Amino acid sequence: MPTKPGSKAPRAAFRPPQEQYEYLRKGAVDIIRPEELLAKLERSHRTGVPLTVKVGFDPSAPDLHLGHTVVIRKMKHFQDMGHRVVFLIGDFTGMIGDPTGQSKTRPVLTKEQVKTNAETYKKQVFKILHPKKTVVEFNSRWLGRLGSAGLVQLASKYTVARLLERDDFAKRYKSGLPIGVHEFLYPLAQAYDSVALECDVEMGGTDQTFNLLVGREVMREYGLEPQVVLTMPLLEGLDGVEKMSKSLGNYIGINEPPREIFGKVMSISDDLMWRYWTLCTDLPQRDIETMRARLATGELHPKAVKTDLAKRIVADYHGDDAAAAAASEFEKIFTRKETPDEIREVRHRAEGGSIWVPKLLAECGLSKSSSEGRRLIEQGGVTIDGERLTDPRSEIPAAPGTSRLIKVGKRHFVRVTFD
RNA sequence: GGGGAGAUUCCCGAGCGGUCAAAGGGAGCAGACUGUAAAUCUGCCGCCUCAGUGCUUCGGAGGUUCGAAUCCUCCUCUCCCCA
Repeated sequence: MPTKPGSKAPRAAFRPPQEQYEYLRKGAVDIIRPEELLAKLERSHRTGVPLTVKVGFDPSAPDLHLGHTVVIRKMKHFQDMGHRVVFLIGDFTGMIGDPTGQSKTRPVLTKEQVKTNAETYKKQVFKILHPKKTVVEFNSRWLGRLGSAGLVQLASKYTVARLLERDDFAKRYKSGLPIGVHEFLYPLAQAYDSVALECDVEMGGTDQTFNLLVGREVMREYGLEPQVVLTMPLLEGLDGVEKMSKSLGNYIGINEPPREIFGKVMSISDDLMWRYWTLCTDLPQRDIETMRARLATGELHPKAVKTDLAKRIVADYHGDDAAAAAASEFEKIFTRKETPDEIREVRHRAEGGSIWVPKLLAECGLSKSSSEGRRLIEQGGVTIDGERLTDPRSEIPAAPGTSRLIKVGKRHFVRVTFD
């Protein structure tokens, strides 16, 4: 049995188990099983020993978006209730690559890369989690020294039939697609993490359900009390349909500038807003429901509710001041249709007396090509110094030292200075 | 190992010798209306110093033809069926 990182030091001031349970189940899709979680909370409350809660993360370069924060926020909720949260970096399992969702084989990361990525993770994750209350672990610590014998022993704890229950394995098996033996090992290795850490709870997205459940079985086999599994939904992206992901471009990155985050939140639909309230804020569900009721009666305006949401989300990652600034900036630009305080500055060579506008747009990054710039002008989307252009053949004077304020669409501003 | 289907512009998907920069839908962008919501309507949606008997696109390389996304050959990749 591997040694446990840290220790289960008793901690005081737990809130009543039932109250904790209510707080923790907010937003969860499934808890397996609720009565076990309650029992664990009760025991922890009685003995003063916090629960160990684990979530595993892929070690590849992390650039977190709001979708990732759903589970991380739930980790925070456990911390709020005084429990011990393990942020587990799967540097060993990363070599296998999670077969969930047919991901390609991954390049093996070097120790240095893993270390660097871990630091990047921490920087982002600690915007939500309490750094001092978070245990950061690497599963190579115990999986690396498991050895062939240990691996065989681990493999003996589970059956092929049970692994084939998993949806994607089942599908692939049925349709004759290859399933690597190492892929079978993935859920087992992840389960072993739970054994090593003696987890009380493991969390993940709903796509992780199978892996999390294997953890329960394997823990039992190792004579441990099975972990409780808590799954969180996959957050819908800006379009409100697809899950949030970088490749679909429908994401809000937590490292994006405040005004970007604010604007993106404001652009989501009223329906989707409630999902974000539930999954991206700490506000108790009861309060969210109250707000919803007040909105239905017309007591609250949806825009105000959304503004509040946007402020909270920005504040989480950039602080209250930045949130307030982003809000007033937003009002200024979109409600009062004024010019933002900070505008991207572009310097441009004053070539001859004048310059063809579509070309200027392309060179300032306001359009992909002069053809696109031409179209934008034809459609009335381009304003220079407050004047709307209509002729795609327009040229503007470009004398050295002069500058122009160009606006494209509703939100793209650039100040060009000729020199 | 044998047989079959296919690779089209961001995605899906039509086209099957000229009328094709390529139907239709989705996404996206711009405009109107608004609360940068939803719904709706309109336009755009390869490139080009200026727009046209212009240039580059239809998996890759060759070929046939006055002319190819469309026909032929080879190659690469994907999928299906049989063994």
